[in-house]
Amino acid sequence: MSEVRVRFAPSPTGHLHIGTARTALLNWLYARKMDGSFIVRVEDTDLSRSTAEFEESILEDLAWMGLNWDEGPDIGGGFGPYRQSERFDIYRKKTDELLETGQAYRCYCAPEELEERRKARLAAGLMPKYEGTCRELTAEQEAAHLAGGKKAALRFRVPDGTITIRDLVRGAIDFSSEVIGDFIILRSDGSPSYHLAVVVDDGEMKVSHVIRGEDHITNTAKHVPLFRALGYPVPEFAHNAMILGPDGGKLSKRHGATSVDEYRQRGYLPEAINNYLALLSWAPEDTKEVFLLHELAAAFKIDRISKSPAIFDIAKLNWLNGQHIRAAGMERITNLCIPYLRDAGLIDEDELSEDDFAHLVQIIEAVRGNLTVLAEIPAYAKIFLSEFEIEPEAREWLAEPGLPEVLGELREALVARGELDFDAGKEVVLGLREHFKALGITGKGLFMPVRVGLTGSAKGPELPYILNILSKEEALARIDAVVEEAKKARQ
RNA sequence: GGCCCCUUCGUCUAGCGGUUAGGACGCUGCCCUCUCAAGGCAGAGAUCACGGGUUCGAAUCCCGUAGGGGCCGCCA
Repeated sequence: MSEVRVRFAPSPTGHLHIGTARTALLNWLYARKMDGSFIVRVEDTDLSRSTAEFEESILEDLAWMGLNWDEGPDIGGGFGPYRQSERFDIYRKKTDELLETGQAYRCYCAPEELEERRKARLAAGLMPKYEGTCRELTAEQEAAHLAGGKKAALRFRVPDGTITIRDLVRGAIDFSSEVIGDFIILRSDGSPSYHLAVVVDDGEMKVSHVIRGEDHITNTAKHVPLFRALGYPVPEFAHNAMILGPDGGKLSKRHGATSVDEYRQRGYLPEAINNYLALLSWAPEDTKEVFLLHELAAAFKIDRISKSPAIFDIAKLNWLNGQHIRAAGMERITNLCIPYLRDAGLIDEDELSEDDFAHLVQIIEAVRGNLTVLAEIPAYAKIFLSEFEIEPEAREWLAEPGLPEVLGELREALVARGELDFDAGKEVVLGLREHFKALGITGKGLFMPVRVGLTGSAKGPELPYILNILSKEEALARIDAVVEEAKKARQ
């Protein structure tokens, strides 16, 4: 049983896309499940579009998702370098070999010429593949091209016959070599093409399984003969289906966020993203839906990757995010909420004291059940952190007949006690119920005045939470303000 | 245009020859309850894309058709 080695090979030409992240996740899950290696390899052969910033951003998002790698451009490994731009000499050596053995040949066709012929073929209803113009050039013809100062690109001579690719999720898929034109492996400027770089690297890095999007199925038909020509064992392949937008089309900007960092900024937890992406591409054997990353890895089966494209459903992601927000540790959630509270001006820019933090934990614990995304936290935490005010929707309760008595009694109960905790808050609430039962003040008539008296809002967490969070001083001040307001409202 | 892939509730899916076609999100209702959520329970929602076969029996196997998607670059 040979070691499982899988790789994630992003092109640093943009931020980590949600679909790319999904492919990364699938590879990572398989590596961890099989106790293999997860390799990150940067595919930056397109020097003009690749940037160091994007590479860094992608790695950062990957790390945020918790998809740690065993080998990669930043940490190295036994098969480096892990940036294709640093491997050009390896590709060159390999193409020399192919050229020597006649498995590759020089092509002198100009790009414009090629483009023209491609269009012509398309217009004529033919397959727009390379026609093989330079496939059988004589020594004289080559010499003539060279004499004319033409730079050559290198093409792979695709062997005739049927190419069968084995796909772990779809089974065997046959292609006729007829439909695959000889493709470029080395550009005329000497840089490798994607096809060459991928195959050489997967071969050199001893990649055992290639898990990637189904948009690569036809590429795989090109890669398999190239693996053979280069003398590498052919890895196993698994192609996962695409992620679609709500309209069934390609997932794009107009459907909302498409990059991982956008989701992070909106307050999605990495475990929710991972959980959702996994469920979108693969099905566990039981009916469990909420998974942590390590649970996903344990349950993952490559042959249960789904074959059909899936529509990205933000509602389910939201639900999962809520689930994970509720399940996560309080301190962590609190820390993650702090930036949103800062941006909303609800807490100071300065470092929080330990007491401030403990206070925040109480607040967030009380309201996190309402959250879909962390970014919503200011709306719920506001009643505890901003200057006290009575919300318009709460004002109708000022006219509640029992309000003055209820708040009077509440005030007394608070004064009679020290600082409250949750349980003491509960006792106070129970005490009020007991006290007003005889007076016929119950239910909403009793507790809505309490709620409005303490928070100025008609909605919010359960009363004991509120009593726990508010200092006695603050609670009394609020009660007095509401009683005052109620008096005015009655005049 | 050619080649390739895909097709079960609105959405994600289970199913791998005999099931009342199961689960989840969303939706509706009820319960809990001082409110909003959360949570619990219940319900609506799928002629298994369509048409032919094979079979005693097909969502499941085979062949067509349709629809959707992908690829056919000196992008990756």
